[in-house]
Amino acid sequence: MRKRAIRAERNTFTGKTVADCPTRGACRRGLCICVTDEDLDPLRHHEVRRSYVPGERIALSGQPLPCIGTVESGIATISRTQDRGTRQIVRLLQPGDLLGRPWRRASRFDLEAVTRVEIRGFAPGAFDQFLSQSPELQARMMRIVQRDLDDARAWLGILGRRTARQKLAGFLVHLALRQNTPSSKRDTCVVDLTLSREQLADLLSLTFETVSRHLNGMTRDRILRPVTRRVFEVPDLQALVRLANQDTGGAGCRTRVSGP
Amino acid sequence: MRKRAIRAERNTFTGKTVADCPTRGACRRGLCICVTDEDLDPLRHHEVRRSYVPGERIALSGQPLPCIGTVESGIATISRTQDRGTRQIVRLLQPGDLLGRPWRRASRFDLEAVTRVEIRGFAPGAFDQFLSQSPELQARMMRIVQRDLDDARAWLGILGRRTARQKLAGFLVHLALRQNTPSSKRDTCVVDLTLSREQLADLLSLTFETVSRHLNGMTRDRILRPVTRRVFEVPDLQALVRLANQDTGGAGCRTRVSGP
DNA sequence: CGAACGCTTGACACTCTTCAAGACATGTGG
DNA sequence: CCACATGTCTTGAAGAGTGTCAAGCGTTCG
Repeated sequence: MRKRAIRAERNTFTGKTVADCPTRGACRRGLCICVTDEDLDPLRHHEVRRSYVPGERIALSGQPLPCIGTVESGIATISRTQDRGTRQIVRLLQPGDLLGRPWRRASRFDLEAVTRVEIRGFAPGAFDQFLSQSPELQARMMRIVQRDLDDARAWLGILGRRTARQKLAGFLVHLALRQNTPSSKRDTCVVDLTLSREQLADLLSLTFETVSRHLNGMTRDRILRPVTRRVFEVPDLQALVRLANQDTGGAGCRTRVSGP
Repeated sequence: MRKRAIRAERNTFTGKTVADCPTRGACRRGLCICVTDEDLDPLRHHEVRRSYVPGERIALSGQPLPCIGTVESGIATISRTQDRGTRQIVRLLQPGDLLGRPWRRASRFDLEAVTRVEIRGFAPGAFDQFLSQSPELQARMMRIVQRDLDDARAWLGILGRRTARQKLAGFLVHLALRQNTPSSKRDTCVVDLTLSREQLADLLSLTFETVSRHLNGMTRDRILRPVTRRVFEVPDLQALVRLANQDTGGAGCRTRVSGP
């Protein structure tokens, strides 16, 4: 308590001032909000840093994860490859997201870097051991995992019983809300897909041709404006939200309205 | 330790002998494996039991859950209703499954009884307070929640990029493995859907007409044999597994094989 | 320059949804 | 007992939305 009061401006987890933390803005899920100064001391010598190049495997299903920590920069995917070739991306890891799981040796999914990825955390064994002695830290970890669980279930709703365009719109809204500050929600905002058309397809359970068609279709409909091939401007975010949530425009809806 | 040695045959959580626990066979996820005799004493006076009739709401999104505990009997759904009418079931709660979440006041999904459902557990507040003082119990809870998270992500793979028949087959396999003892896996087994066609549709992101058609189609193909309208016999479980995992039969596959 | 890669676009086939009608089972009231 | 209503399930026909296969464009990199 006293230590924290004295150096309130410093985040000993990163060893820099809080202002330097690269994931500070988005960091509502990672270890940053989980590990405090008091927690740190026994773990100081078990810090792990890694970086990966685009396309590099961070871990394969069945293999142990390099650490339990936070994605500091870059985008990674959590995915599983089915019995014959098709891949399903089940989660996108963005800066600030938690990586790894307490008390879990092996990952049950593949982790792969999309861009250059930098992660920082602690060696799994050391962290687990420390965790078992700190009920408070455990409670905070539990909240993160539960949030991940709710997110995964909510994602089922995004993918289920929706047209390709609705799925895409839903994902674009998700990205827009995460990449833009809350104050700019109402105005024009810019969304960086980062992912290729094929990766988008694996995420949304579509083919890359369908993704391409609808991205261009939404551009023709003035819902998107291309900046580069993977960066789009969204003139009216609310219109995108309506599109994601049911705005069928009259015909071709895959969902059914119950009741009269 | 000594207490447990003396009454090893008794499960003080239920107040009966272990043999009487209705969820004993399937109970690998609920509080049963989480709460031990030593844990119990401070919670003894906060036990909660509830039962629900078919169709009854256990909790609505935003409302608190009645308790944190285990489903003792019956089937319930965790679902979310989208903006206009469509419903997505994100999880089926079966006997032995954990109900509720530590340190969570409100559910983010709707919970609804499909059959008559009996749950038993502890008042959320009392349980949370106790949990914060027991790192060991927390660790076991964490494993359960993480397993749920993995299951939710695996379910994304079942629903994504699969035909209606493959989805149905995948779910039937899931039920078959859970409703039959491991020893009978290879032989004929019986699967009780319990859910109506419409509930199946909400679970698999289909329409109830499509569910009906494929259930009958699989019957014509000798993959299923109807016992009642919601109970089927599976003559060859392995055939069902193959069907779920890619058995396209030659044409009309929705998945794509990568590579040459 | 050619190869590799990501992206776009077209034509066609197929699955699924949608709309509609009817079968079957169950329960209620005359 | 029948008529009737209700809810669940089945089945048919038509159309919409994607998947599939194929060809071509643009960029990057050796």
